[in-house]
Amino acid sequence: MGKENLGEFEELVLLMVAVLKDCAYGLAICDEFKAQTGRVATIGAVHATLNRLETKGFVASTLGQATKERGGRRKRLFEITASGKKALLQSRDVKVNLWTQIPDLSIQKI
Amino acid sequence: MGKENLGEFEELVLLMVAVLKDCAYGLAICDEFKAQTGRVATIGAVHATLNRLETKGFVASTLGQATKERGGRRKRLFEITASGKKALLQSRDVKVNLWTQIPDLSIQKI
DNA sequence: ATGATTTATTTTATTTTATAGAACAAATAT
DNA sequence: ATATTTGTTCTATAAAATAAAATAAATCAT
Repeated sequence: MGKENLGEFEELVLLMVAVLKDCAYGLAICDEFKAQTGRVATIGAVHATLNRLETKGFVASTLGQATKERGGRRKRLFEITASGKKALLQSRDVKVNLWTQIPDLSIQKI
Repeated sequence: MGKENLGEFEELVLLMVAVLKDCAYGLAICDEFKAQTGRVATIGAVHATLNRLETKGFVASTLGQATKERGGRRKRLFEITASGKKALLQSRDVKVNLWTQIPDLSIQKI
């Protein structure tokens, strides 16, 4: 039994998969990651993480069809599983709960 | 320049430090971690992480006084720094923002 | 049709985080 | 003294994250 909690990068990648819905594949996730977090994720890191998430059962993948655009080879499309959703919700709930215990920290200081 | 983002375990340990306020030291953090997350963190892992957080500037530590209870040797007390608070808020904001983009996932299914 | 370009995944190597457990230290209790 | 309790530090290993290069399959231009 592999552990069922998500690493920091794993959690973000999984959120990107959920946000991108039916357009979630390696490069798109990589771009979305940068757009959403401001951080740069290398494509190798994203794919390694997607593979890990798949063996953990948090995502499932299928091969899409090639598109007629230049270089548009077949994409490996990912979607979040029920188990993946559960892991995301659990991870969020623990933190939301902790945040309610430190209300002073929540106040944005300018 | 070390990177400024928090790992998963680092983030949770930092939240425990914030929750425990002036009572944040190794063993207490370890216990709080279990109470809050349900997961078991070994004391070695907690201290290793606290040291890492300190070199990153997210926590600061001071030696407390020994208490008169049995075995009550001096504790190393940790407190979150301004930079640590900023890192926590940033980490939270990115995720909160992502969650608003997947409202369907937020609906708790029974 | 063949070589260049583009989109895309896979592979390999290294560093950083995380986990586990033992060792060590300093206090009180008996 | 020595046993027990609370506490930190050290060491070794496994897992996750990062970086960069290699490979693959499609289109475009000639």
